[in-house]
Amino acid sequence: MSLPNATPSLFTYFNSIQKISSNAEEALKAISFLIETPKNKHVQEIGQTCRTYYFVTAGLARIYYLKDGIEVTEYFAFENDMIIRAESLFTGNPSKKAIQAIEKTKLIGIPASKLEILFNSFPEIERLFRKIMEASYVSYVNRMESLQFHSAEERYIQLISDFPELLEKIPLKHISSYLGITQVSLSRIRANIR
Amino acid sequence: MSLPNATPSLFTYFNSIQKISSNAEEALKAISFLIETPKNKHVQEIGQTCRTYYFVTAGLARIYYLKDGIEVTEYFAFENDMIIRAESLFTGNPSKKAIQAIEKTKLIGIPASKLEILFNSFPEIERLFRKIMEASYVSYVNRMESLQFHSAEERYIQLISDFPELLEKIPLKHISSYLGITQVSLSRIRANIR
DNA sequence: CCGATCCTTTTACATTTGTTAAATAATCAT
DNA sequence: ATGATTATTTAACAAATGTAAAAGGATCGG
Repeated sequence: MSLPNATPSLFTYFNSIQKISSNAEEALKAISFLIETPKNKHVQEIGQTCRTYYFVTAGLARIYYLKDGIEVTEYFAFENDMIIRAESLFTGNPSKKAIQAIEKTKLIGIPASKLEILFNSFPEIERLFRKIMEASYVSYVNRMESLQFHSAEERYIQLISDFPELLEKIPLKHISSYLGITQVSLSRIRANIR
Repeated sequence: MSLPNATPSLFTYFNSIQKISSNAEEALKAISFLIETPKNKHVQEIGQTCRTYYFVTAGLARIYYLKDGIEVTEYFAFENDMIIRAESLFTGNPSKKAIQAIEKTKLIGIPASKLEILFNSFPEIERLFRKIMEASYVSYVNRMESLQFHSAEERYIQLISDFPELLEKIPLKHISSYLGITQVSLSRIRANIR
């Protein structure tokens, strides 16, 4: 189903990245669909091939996968954040990862196949998505830098300073694996800095 | 200076990502320039704002920065690899990082300002760069996954299995910081698996 | 409210990695 | 070639993180 009338703030956000004509915006909305997911429900399951760009418009979602049977959180997405399983979407391979709503969450989905057709008629939409990719790339470069050269304690302090709301919304076990450490280790760090 | 006549293999590589017309290719070549850098010479210094996309066409380069006075290698670029200081190029902020040739290296530089003008007349070039960004994004997602959830020993073994030539070409101290560990720790790991 | 389940912390110990310093080994400029 | 510089390894000890198990806390459905 395409989008209801109410213009989601996502498109305001899109326009702040790359101004697009109302024609282009309508075309983009026409291929978009809205999903509402209850807490803990999966948006996409492990093993599926990803053919959709998702953006969180309300709530909070994560990407995770299983390492030795343990859930490992790779990414959190807040309002306006893109959430894609890139290693599947951009290669066509099935994804080892899942997308899950952490709380009641609204997402806008954009099918890659339809989007690619729009790219042909609306270069401005392709530009928008190029810029979104650039910004996502930068955020991964920065995250890698943080993993490579900051201690777990520094990473934790940075994370909760960037996203104070995380602590109320996300179980610590997700936060620990996101930081690349065990739950026990995170508990120790929290005890230390208290 | 724009490119000499000999078509660098980089453009063959570009065409394998996104077929572009010969018009577009000529336009892209017209704004590109070739750099030859001797071993250990900097292509870009710390503190400069990055306004150029670089691609390695021969040799080998790295991005590094200083953490507590110690050089930390963030990225290695081999033939056909893009090498950009994204956190500067895509934000306009001065970069804390440097690009340095590890051996005698040839690079093709493409000024961002001129490229953006080309994007307006050649959507296929914009598409090419969108796809390059996608691929770069995927490679950073994968690297982050490796840093987050594999031991230093696993990461080292994986790295030399992916790029066996690294060991002959790159000092171990660069490899250790790339892996997110100290030189001493890498030495121990190497002694262990021998 | 109650028991079951899940989340978080704590403890004790093992392993990995960091730090500092020294010893070799390799490389480079003269 | 020779000495100086740089790179790598080794050693000893400190600090950080992992593992396993247990104990509290919190949450949820009935």
